[in-house]
Parts: sequence; C-alpha cells; structure tokens
Amino acid sequence: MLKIYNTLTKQKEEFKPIDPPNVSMYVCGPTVYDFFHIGNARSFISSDIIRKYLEYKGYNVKFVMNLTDVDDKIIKKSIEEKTGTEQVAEKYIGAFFQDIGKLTVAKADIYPKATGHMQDIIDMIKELEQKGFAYNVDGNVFYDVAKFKGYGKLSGKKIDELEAGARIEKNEEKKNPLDFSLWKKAKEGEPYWDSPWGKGRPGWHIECSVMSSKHLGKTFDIHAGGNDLIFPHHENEIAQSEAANEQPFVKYWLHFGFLNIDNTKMSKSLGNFFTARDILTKYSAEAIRLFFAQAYYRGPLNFNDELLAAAEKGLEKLGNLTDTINQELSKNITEGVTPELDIKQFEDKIIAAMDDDFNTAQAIAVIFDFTKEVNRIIAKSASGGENINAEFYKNVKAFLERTAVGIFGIMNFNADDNLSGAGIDVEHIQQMIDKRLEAKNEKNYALADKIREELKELGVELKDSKEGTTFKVVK
RNA sequence: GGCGCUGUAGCCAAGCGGUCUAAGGCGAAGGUCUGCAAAACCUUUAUUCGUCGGUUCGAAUCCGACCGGCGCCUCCA
Repeated sequence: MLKIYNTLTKQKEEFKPIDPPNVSMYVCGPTVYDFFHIGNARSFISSDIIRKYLEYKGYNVKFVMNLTDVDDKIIKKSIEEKTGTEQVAEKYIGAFFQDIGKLTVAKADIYPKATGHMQDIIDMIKELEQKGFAYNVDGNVFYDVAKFKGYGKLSGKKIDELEAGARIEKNEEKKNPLDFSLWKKAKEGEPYWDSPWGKGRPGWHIECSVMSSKHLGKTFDIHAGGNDLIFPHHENEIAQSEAANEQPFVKYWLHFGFLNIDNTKMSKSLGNFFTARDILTKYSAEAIRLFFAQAYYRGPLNFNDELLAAAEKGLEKLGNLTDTINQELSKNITEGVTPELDIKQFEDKIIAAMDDDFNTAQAIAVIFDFTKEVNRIIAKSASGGENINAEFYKNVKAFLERTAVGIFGIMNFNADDNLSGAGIDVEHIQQMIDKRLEAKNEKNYALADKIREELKELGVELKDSKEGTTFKVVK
C-alpha cells in the first residue's frame, strides 16, 4: 500500500487515485529563460522517479509538465540578448529537452505552453470575474484573495498574518496586498495578447490552473513542485481553480526539498550557481540520479563536488556488476547451476521502502545489498565453486532492469551507450589487448604495462581475469 | 513576527515506540586473490542517535525546554 506525504494535510496518506489504474500527475516545469540548474534537476529527477515507480506499480500515469514561456524574466532576457521573447523561449526549451534527455528523465505526455493556451486562460479569468473573485483595475486584473475562504490552506498561512508581514510589495491598485495578478496590462514593447481587459499577458499562476485542468481534469491526483512553490504559487493555483471550478483542485500535493551548495543557498550573486549541463560535463547522469535518490526527496540536501564524486564511486560498484552480467550472458552458458537467490525478497523490500512515501534511500540500499549478494555468489563460484549458468544472470539482470534501471535510472545494461558516447574505437582497443596478451605470454611485462598505460590515457581501463582481458570506459 | 524543514559514525544518509549493542554509499585500516593493475569477496570503523528533562515495562524514535543549521512569507525547483 503506497503512502504519500501530502503537503495539504501535512501527513502521510494512503494513495488512492481518483480513477484507478489511471493517475494524473502535474509537475511545475521550467520558466524557459535560462539553462536549468542542478536544483531544478532535483525536482525533475525526483518526479521522474515517482512517476516511474507509479508505473512500476501498474498505474497508467498521465504526466503533464508545463513550460512557462511568457514571463517577466523571459522579457528581461530578450532585452539582454536583443531578440524576441519567442526566440528566447525557443532556445531554452531546446536546451531543456537536451538536458532532461541527458539526465534520462522520461518525457512527459504533454508539455503545454502558456502561449498555446491564451484563450483558455482568458476564459478562466472571465469566469473568475463573473463569479466575483476577480476585479479589473484599468486593464490589470487581480484575484480577490479575501473572497476565497480556503486561502492559505496549503501553506498554513493566514491572510491577516500575511498582511502583517513586512515584505509584501505595495501596490495601490490592489484591494489587498495579497491579491495577485491574473492578467497584466502590457507595457510598451512587451509581448501582448488581446483580451476583454485590453492588451496584456497572463499572470504567472493562472497558466498552471488552466493547463492542468485542461489536460488532467478539474480535479486530478498529484501536483508536484519545489518547496518554494507552496507559497504563493500553489496556494494561488488552488484559489483560482477551486473558485472557478467549484470542486477540489488536487488530491495529493508533493514538494521537493531545496538543494544547497556547501550549506548555502545557490544563487548567481554568490557564484555558487550550477546549471545541470555544467554538472553533466563532470559527472554522469546516473551519478546525479543516485546522489538524489540516496536522500529523502522532501528534505533539504547539500550538494558539492565531494558528494557527487562519492556517488560516482558508488555507481562504479553497480557498473562493474552490469559489466560482469553482460559478459557472462554473452557466453550463454547452459550447463552449470542456477545458484539460489531469493530475488523476490529483495524486490519486496524495495516495494516496501518505496511505498513508504518514496523512501528511495532505503530502496537504493536494497539494490546495493543485492549487488553484494550477487557478487558474493559469483566470487564463490570463481574460487572453485560450481559454474553458474546464464539462467542466473538473466534473472539478476531482469530484476535490476525492473528496479535500478526502470525506477531509478542508475544502471545501464546497454554497454554500447558508453562506448559510442565516449567515442571509443573498439577494434583498435581489441588489437592493443591482443598485442598486450602476446607480450604477457612472452613475460614482457614492461611492454604489457606500457599498453595498459596507453589505453588508460584513452580512457579505457583493462581488467585481467582467468577468462581473458576485458575493458571498460572510465570518465 | 508567522509557517515549515532539519541536527544519527571522518563525510553523505536511512531508520520515526521493542527485530537498533542503528541500513546503505563514500572514506580509512587489515586480509584473500593477482606478474602488475583493477574488480570482487572477508574483517574492522556509532553500546550510540544536538543538550537537558519527562512519558513508558521499553525511546534515536513520543512530549517539553534549550542550543544550532536551513527554507518560505517578494521572482525562484
């Protein structure tokens, strides 16, 4: 039984989708004004793991992620880069897809864009206006927070306490400082759309209300995003959607913890700002995914080089096993024994861990335990035990593909991916290995070691065993 | 000021009332194997869970106080 911590109720709840086995899931996507950073990557990867686990459980997940392509920051960027806002959006949407592709984040079913839903947005604002939740002040339309009874229920804030807070921007046009923009009047030179209130563009929050209900229904199962979106973004979405649709907006709210860099907030001004593509030049996607999966998705997480390097090392242990499995399977041994290994027991543990609010850290621990157990069996066989047949390796591989690959994306059995990715000439490597073998047979160890060194510089590490020499690509 | 998260070995991090003299990863030390190198395996590395009290037959786990870290309350994953 899957339990999920729901920000709305502040407790773990049994997950009961509205229309099983279908699950509707919406994750707040990027505002496409720059490359996304490693903190964004945590949200994308965490939601990817959650989605894949739900699919593993047999749910049919409809996954929607919005792309915010009209916004102040995009306008600002277009001025800086001296292009149009559309060009800015297009450029960073392209970069977004490249980066999530490298991070092996599965594609959403739909990536709705704000600019593609202008009529729907206008319709929803009109509806809010008709129902008395919105007011127009000279082309700027605001949401009247005081009219919505449940305001603050997600973030646990109270309107009067918020009003007492000192950090709310003053705006003469608003009835209440907490009221937020539904429609912004266009300023000179800004992109605009025609509307009943004049030329303008939508406020930030309205697009998510509109696009989520359009693609997932007026009430849907899961809405996820970064911790910082709880207030005001998600609070405002609830206010808009529930006022307009007169039914609950979302059943389960999930929020991802923040990523700190060396215990401080990541920010451009502090110079500790890392884009995901920067990090990907130094570390593998698997290592990044493993690093995130080793912690609880809701908690804060510290990030630095040393920690990612540790994850990369841990990953090697897993990678060595996949190499071994691939090699053994290629031999296709039919005689020999199938050692006893209770795979189901490991799988049950993973399920138990993941069912408890996606305890990925514990699930990953099970995968490492499993790896150790398999290595132990192989070591026993190698040191004079009985030969192991392909059946065993097939079972092991199938399990890891279901879990380590299928849910977490931290292993890769497709060895060619690594080779082609690193631009390795397999034929040349093989020739060198043969040459080295010859040298070894002649006890010319100086030459053998020289070849080893040369290949190492090409990023290829040799490994000798009884059955011959194999190699792997190292970063 | 309000809301929320968090404090477990050298580092990261699970565990949230008994199976805990506390998973897993990294690091470190020793060993097996080995021409070398690596991998892998074996052993060791927290009698203790920020501090002090309380509840309980029993607490890292619940309650209270205190000390510390972080976030949100303004755009932000």
